[in-house]
Amino acid sequence: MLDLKFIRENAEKVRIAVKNKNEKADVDAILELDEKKRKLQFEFDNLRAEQNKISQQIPTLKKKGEDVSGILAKMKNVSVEVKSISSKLTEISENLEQLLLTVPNIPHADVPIGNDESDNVFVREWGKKTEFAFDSKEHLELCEQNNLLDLKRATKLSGSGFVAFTHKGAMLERALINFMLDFHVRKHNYEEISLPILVNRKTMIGTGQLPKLADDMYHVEQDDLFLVPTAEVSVTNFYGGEILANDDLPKKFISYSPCFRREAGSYGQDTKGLQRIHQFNKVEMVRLVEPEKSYEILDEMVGEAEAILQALGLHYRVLTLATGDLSFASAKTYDLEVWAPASQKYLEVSSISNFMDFQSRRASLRYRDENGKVRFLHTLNGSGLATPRTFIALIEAYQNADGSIEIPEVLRPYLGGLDYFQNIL
RNA sequence: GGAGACGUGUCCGAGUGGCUUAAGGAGCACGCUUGGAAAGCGUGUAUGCGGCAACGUAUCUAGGGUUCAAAUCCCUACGUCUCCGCCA
Repeated sequence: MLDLKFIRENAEKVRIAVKNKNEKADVDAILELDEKKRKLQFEFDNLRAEQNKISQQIPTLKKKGEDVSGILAKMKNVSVEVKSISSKLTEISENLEQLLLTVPNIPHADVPIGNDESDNVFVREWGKKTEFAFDSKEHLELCEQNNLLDLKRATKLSGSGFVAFTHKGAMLERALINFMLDFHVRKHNYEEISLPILVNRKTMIGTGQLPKLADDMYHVEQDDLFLVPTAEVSVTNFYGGEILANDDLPKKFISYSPCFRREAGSYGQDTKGLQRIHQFNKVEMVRLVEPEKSYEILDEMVGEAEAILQALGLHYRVLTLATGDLSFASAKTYDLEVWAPASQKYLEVSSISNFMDFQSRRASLRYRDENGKVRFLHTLNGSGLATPRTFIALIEAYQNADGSIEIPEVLRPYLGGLDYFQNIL
C-alpha cells in the first residue's frame, strides 16, 4: 500500500506506475474520497469536542442542583448527528481502504519500462551451458527411467498439475530442501522458521496477494483460510501490527514451505511435467530491514540465491524484470533462470524482490529507529530456491549416456553418501 | 464439539456509568545527587488522523447496541486459560 499523502502529492507518478504495471487502479477516485474523508473527519472531530466538553459539565451542574433537562435534550440531537457523521465516515474510510489496496507499488527508477517478460533485461550469467557428447534426455524421460516421478497416480489423487515424487526422486527433492536450508543457515546466517501454510485473509492482504490474486489462491471456505502461494506470506506477516525495537533489525528468515497456486489463466503454458504445478516446495528468504539498506540487501540476496546454483554447478542467468512483468507489490525484482540443457531452455527458479515499505504499510510492520522515531521498515524476499525446476535442471545437467544421474557433491551427504542414481527399473 | 473464567498501555496491574484527557508499580531515557557506581529524588516515556504550533480527536481484543456520557452495561465475533469429550 502506498502512503495516502504520497498519492495526494504525486498523483501523476502513481498514474504512470499503474499504467506501466498494466494495473487498474482509480487514482482520481482515491483523491476524491480522500478529500471527502478529511472534510468529514474535521466535522466529526469538532462535533465530538463539543459533545465531550458539555457531557463533562453535566455532573457538575447536576450537583449544584441545576436543571439540565434542556441541555440533555440538546445533546440528544448532537448525539444523533455524531452517529450519522460517524457512520458516513466509516463507510468512506472503508471504500478508500479498498481502493488503496488496488494501487500497485511504484517501480524503482532503474527498472526497465516494458510490457512483458520479453522486455526483461539481462544482467549477468554464470557457468556454461552443458554440452553432451551423446543424445541427452529431457527430464521426464530421465524421471521415468529412474523412477523418480509418478504423474499419472498424482493426477489420480488430485487432478492435473499435481506431481508425486517417488523413490529416489522423493529423496532427491528432500535432499535439495535440506541442502538449501542448511546452506543459508550456515553460510548466510539466516534464522530458520517454520510457519502455518494456511493463513487468514488479513495475512494475504498484508503481503499483497489479496485482493488482486484471489483467483490464484486455494481458499478453504469453511474457515475463510487460504493456502499460501509462498512462505513469504506467513513469514513477512509474522511481526504484523508490531513495532520492533531498533535492535531487533535486521531480521533474516529462511523458511521451507509447500506452495499452492491455482495457476488460473495459465492453462496450456509449461504444463509438461514439473514446470508449472499447483503444489511445489520452496525455500524462501525473507528480510525485514531499515529502509536505507534495502537496495544493498536486494543485491546481497541475489548473490545468496546464486550461491545455491553455483554450489550445485548449474548454469544460470540473472534478469531485471521490466515494469510489465513486475509483481503488484514489488518495486524491483531480479529473476534467476537456470539452464535445463536437455529441454534447451531457461527456467525461473528464483524471484528476488524489494517491496520497500509497500508490504509494511499493509501489514503494519514498523520499528523505532535510533532517534526513537516510528517508521515503516522495508521487506524483501526471494526464493532460495524453488525445488521442481531446480530438480529438472539438475537431473538434465547431471545425466550420463546410459540415463543414470550423477549426484552433485554437495547433495551427497543428504543422500547417505550416494554418488549417482542408476536405472533402478 | 460442550461448560466456565478472562481479554486494560512495553510489561505487571487498579478501575462495574461522569473530576480517568486510564490510578499505582516495573522497565526504559534524561537530569539532580556521587570520587565513581548503587540507592534516593525529579522529569519524561503508546499509536493513527487533522494542525506551523498550542491543541483537538480516535484507539482499554474487534464489530454492533443502550446512554447526554461507555474501559465500565447489553449483543456478536475472535483470542487466551481451565475442565470435559474427541484425536494425531
